[in-house]
Amino acid sequence: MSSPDRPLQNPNQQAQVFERVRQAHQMEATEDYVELIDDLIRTQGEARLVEVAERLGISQPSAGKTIARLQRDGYVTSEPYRSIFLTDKGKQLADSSRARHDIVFKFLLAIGVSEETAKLDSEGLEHHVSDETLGVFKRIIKQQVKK
Amino acid sequence: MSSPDRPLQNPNQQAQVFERVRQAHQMEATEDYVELIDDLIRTQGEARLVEVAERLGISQPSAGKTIARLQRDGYVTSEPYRSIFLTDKGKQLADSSRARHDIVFKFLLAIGVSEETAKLDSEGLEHHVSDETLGVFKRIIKQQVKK
DNA sequence: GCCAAATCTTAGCCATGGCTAAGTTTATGC
DNA sequence: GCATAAACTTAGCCATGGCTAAGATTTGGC
Repeated sequence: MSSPDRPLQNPNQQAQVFERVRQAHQMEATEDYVELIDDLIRTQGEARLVEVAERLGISQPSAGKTIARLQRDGYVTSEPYRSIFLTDKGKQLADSSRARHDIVFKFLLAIGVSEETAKLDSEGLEHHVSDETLGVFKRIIKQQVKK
Repeated sequence: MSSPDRPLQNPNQQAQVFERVRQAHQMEATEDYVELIDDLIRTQGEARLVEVAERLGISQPSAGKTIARLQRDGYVTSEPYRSIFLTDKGKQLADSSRARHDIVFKFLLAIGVSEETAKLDSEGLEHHVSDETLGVFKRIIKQQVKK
């Protein structure tokens, strides 16, 4: 019933793999927030905390706490009771996150995943795709378009 | 310079996407641990805390704390100063995680990602791939083998 | 222009998952 | 079989990211 054995790799190598995943996790919330804030600014003219919280499906105080961290780390600016703005650093991250997200989403569609599932999965996957893999995704999207 | 606008989706829908990612995150550590513990038992006969910690690249107390949580939640058993065992529930999760991990890894290889990158990326991606997408991955692996 | 509603902040709680330092138990080597 | 080394636990720290309850500010309607 069990799968075939796989030999254990070098402990240090394996540790580096997990270390990389932990670092990706640290950036996840940041990327999700700036991407969402950017979307809101584009389509609604401004990003209000109430809207960020609603779209993330969390409470306003939770969203506010993370926004404070983003401000501390230089991704956004905002004054009390005002809307949220992206810094240059935040805008850059939003742009690259969005691009990455779009590629993953389109790739999933290209290989035959349904639109609904592609939307769900791309949100989780986008933070863990390396540049190399992203390049392969891009190539496959292009091939698909040609057909 | 900016990407094209994408229309905002329904707030509630979007919230559900993020909710799903948060739930996946909750399972990630659990899956990584049981998968690793299973690997250690298979190849070394037992899983010692010192080895789990080393391979995850974290301190022994940190690993120990999570093992305690896994025990509380019924995935593993272990007595003080003894090695770690999987419960049936833990073994089942390890098996399905391993299978999922293998499919993601082989899929990346099949589409042309390097072995090194496939190893890195599959560790981050495995927790966020839906059953539907996994099915598509499997199909593509099979097609590749045929060629 | 004032009152109510909406928005935002503050305070304080919890779980997870990292860490170090120090103590306990088990295993090992001589 | 005893001293030392290795493995493990305990205690206590921190950051993140959830929550609720309650207070402050801003906005909007009349």
